Amino acid sequence: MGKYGRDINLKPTVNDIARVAGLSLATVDRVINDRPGVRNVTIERVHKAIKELGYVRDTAAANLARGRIYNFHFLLPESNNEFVSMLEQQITELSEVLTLERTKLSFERVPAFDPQAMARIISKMDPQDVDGIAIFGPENSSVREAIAQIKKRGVAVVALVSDLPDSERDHFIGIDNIAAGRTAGQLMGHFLAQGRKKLLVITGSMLARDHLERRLGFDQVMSEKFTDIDVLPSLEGRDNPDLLERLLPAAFATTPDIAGIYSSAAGNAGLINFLRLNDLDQKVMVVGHELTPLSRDALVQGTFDAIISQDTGHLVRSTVRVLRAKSDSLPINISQERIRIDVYLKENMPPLGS
Amino acid sequence: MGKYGRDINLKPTVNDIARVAGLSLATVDRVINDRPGVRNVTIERVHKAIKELGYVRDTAAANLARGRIYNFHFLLPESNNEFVSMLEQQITELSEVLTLERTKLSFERVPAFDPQAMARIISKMDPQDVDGIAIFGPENSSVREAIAQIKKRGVAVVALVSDLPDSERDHFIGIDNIAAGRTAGQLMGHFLAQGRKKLLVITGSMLARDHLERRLGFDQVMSEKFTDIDVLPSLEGRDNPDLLERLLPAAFATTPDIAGIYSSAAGNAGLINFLRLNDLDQKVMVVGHELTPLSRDALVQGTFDAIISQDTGHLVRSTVRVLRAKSDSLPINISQERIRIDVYLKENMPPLGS
DNA sequence: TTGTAAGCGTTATCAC
DNA sequence: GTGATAACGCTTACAA
Repeated sequence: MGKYGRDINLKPTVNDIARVAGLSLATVDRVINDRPGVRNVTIERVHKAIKELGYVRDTAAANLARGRIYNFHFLLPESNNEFVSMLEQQITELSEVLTLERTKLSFERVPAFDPQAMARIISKMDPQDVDGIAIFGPENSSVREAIAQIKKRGVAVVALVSDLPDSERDHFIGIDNIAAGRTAGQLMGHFLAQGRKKLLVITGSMLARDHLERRLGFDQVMSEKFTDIDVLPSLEGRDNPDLLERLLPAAFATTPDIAGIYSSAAGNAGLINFLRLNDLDQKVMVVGHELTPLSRDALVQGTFDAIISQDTGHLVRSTVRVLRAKSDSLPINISQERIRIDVYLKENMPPLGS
Repeated sequence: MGKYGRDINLKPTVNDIARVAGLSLATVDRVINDRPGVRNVTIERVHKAIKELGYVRDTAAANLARGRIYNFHFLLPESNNEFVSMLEQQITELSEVLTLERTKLSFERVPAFDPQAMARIISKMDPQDVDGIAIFGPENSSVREAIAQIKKRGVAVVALVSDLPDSERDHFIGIDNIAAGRTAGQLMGHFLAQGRKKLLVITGSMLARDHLERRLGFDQVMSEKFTDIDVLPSLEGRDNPDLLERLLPAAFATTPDIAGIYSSAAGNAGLINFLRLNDLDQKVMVVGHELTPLSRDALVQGTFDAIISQDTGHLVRSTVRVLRAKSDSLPINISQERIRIDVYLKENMPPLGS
């Protein structure tokens, strides 16, 4: 016996189960895969043998035999948005690697902040074509209904980035956005030196749950710990850089002494342009969301001071693992699937191609 | 054809190669696995077919046929250290999941800060028993030599947490410690309000590369951007809580007005005890390393203000993926294997069991 | 309702 | 040097 245990007691196989239960492979397989046409007594016998031997099915072998191919489809918001583009890129990249693992990934853009459109698209999908979908978008009753329907037809569903908590989605893959908002608040509070300061919050859409939650968390911390900071009414930029760039001058005209900005949604391009054009980029403390090429640059230049982020690679890989597990009714490793709230300063930014 | 591409053109298999090359499966297999006893002309023919068809071997099927079991062994420092315990726990947990994937994990403790002992232990290992090892410890010529030897005998080697850059290790799995130190510096600088402040740095051992690098990065940022902060000579705690608790009173006796502490190594228990016993825990700004049960609590209580961390689950999973890839001479996905420098405030701390 | 046997893509043991 | 052929653990026609 090797010191590091090279020779372990082999795990039992379907053959062992068949032998112990005194049945054929086919019957064992029927039971294992809940296929019809087996007497209850027989089912029991198989289950007993499985328990006794501690059998766990070898998924790799099973998939090999089936020639199974997983088809997963992402529904992403149709907005001019670096974060979403990064998701797309990760999907495309991962897709190549995954062909080896019999997994196909695809995506499509869905009108942003438009639950009706989302519901329509979900409803039109053919369960023959997809084993699982990942939905990044707002929730309403139509969306809930569409999800319930497609789930009933055997398609696994996860909510991506923004949760759909009242739907029947199998899982949510994304960060705790309240905590993310709280983190932004804590950083902002610490970064702004003592004294009465004014703070602007930029949000995306009041329809987007993730935006709402961030705002909520941020306000919690502000009112709990940093009562000397004035939080101004928020600016709703709809993740649209141009709109944002048009809205900002008015905000600064009304309140010229804004000391900090929490940019809680997308559309950073507009904000960065505005700050640089008006020579405010080194004066205002800015905390933003999502590490993208633009925000990276802003961090390096000192236009941004911190970025709260979530790893798009992790989001996509996690989606695939979870959808696969759900399609096979297998358990998931929660700790591996938990998406971290990343905090980036200029110093700990990971290198670009990552 | 399904809308989401259910039917893709199947990937070529060894059978296709054999057919195209006009050879048998056995010969193709010999070539693919560099086994001897094939004429050069034949080898060429096979390679040509592989190129033409774009063949990529199905690892799952290969492992199934081989009945291969991967054996990976971790060498961890023998010190009273929560971080190392967390690594052990992750190894143990992952090990269970991985038996399904024909992978056995084991670990042993090696005297800390003792490269000779490490070299001895590596040299004594039997390549029959292990396919790969992960080394967490300091480097010296004996260690380098031991690594070179064991690699020559076909064992994959990765450096874990602390790099062994001049050795022949296949890969380093851990964070960029210079950047981690810089991050700590940046946070500390921002958190300490303006004015001449005194700052204490606690290090582990000057032998440990990771500790040295963090100190280096921290000092870089301090001298570049926060010149009004006085960085005191560092305290070498050797990752030993008791030693640290004995050293701290003297440091505070000499310099009572210490405003910040950067605890760059392990042994936080001693620091926390000292601060609480002396009523300093809410007064001194503390940045520490590694999210552990103790440091989590310190963060919640406000004894610590920020923690720089690396995810132990990610470290262990990444080690396994990389060792597997290296044993099979397969490529790795660099971006998935890059370990993030996590920054935790009280607000974005992940829930405990993660 | 149950069993037999072929096959998934790869490796390994024989022969020739 | 090369080629049949069985085997890995599981699924699935097709028979019985």
